[in-house]
Amino acid sequence: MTTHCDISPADGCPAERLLKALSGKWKAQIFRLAVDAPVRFNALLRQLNGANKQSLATALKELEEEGLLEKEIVQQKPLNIQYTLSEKAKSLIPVFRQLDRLA
Amino acid sequence: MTTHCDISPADGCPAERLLKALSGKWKAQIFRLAVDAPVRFNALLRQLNGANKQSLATALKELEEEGLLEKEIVQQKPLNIQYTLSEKAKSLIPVFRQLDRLA
DNA sequence: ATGGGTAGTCACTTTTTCCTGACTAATTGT
DNA sequence: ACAATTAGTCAGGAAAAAGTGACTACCCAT
Repeated sequence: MTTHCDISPADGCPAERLLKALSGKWKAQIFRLAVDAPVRFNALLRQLNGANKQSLATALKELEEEGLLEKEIVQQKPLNIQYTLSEKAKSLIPVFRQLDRLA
Repeated sequence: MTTHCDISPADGCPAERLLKALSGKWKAQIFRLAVDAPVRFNALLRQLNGANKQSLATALKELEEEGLLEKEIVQQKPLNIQYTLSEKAKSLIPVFRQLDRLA
C-alpha cells in the first residue's frame, strides 16, 4: 500500500469526502457566501442567480449533514433561520485560500 | 463586494474551479494514485474496482484539460502511455494533505 | 493465425442530478 | 381580508453524468 490514504474502502480519505461534500451544485458558492456572513434561504435564492428552492434546500441540508453548516433558528416569531459555518468548516478556510493562490 | 473572490462571473474562483475539476467520478482517486506513481489506462481499469473504460477515458481527458495531469507517450512501438501529475498538481499535494488532517 | 496486451472510441441505456410549478404553514404589513 | 414575507416540501420532467458492450488498431508471443 503506497497511497497516503487507503484506496479500497467504500469512500476514500477525508479530503475526498470533503471534495464530494462540496461538489453538488451551488454548494461551493453557498460555502463561500457563508464565509462572509451567515446565509439564509430566501436570501440565497436571490443572491445565486438561477438557483431554485429545491436545489438550495438539498444543498443546505447536505452541507449540514456533512457538518460544514449549522442551522439555527434565530427567531420563531417572524420565522428567521440562518446557516453558519461550523468550527470544522472555519478551520478549512485558510486551506481554501491557499488553494486559491496555487490553483 | 465582501467575498474574497467574485461570485458573479460564470464560474468562480480558482479553488472552485479546481473543486469542480476533481468532482467527476474516479477523478479524485486517479489523482491520488498519480501522486504515488504515473498512472496508465488499463492499470487504472484494474486498480479502480468498478470503473469502466468510458468513464476513465473521460476522467483522464478532463484532468488533462484542467492541467492537472500530463499525458505522455512513453513508447510508440508497443504502445505505452502514461499520465503524470503536472507541476501545478504537485504543488497542490501539501494542501490536500492539510485537508486530510483537518477534514 | 489465435490470444492477449496496449489505449482507446462509439452508440445506446441506465442512473443521478437538477429544475419547475404548485402547494403548505405561519407571521407581518396595509 | 389580502398581499407579501419567512422557509420549506412534493411530484414530475428534463438534462447531465455514468455505465455497457461491441468495435478499432496496433504490437507481441505462441
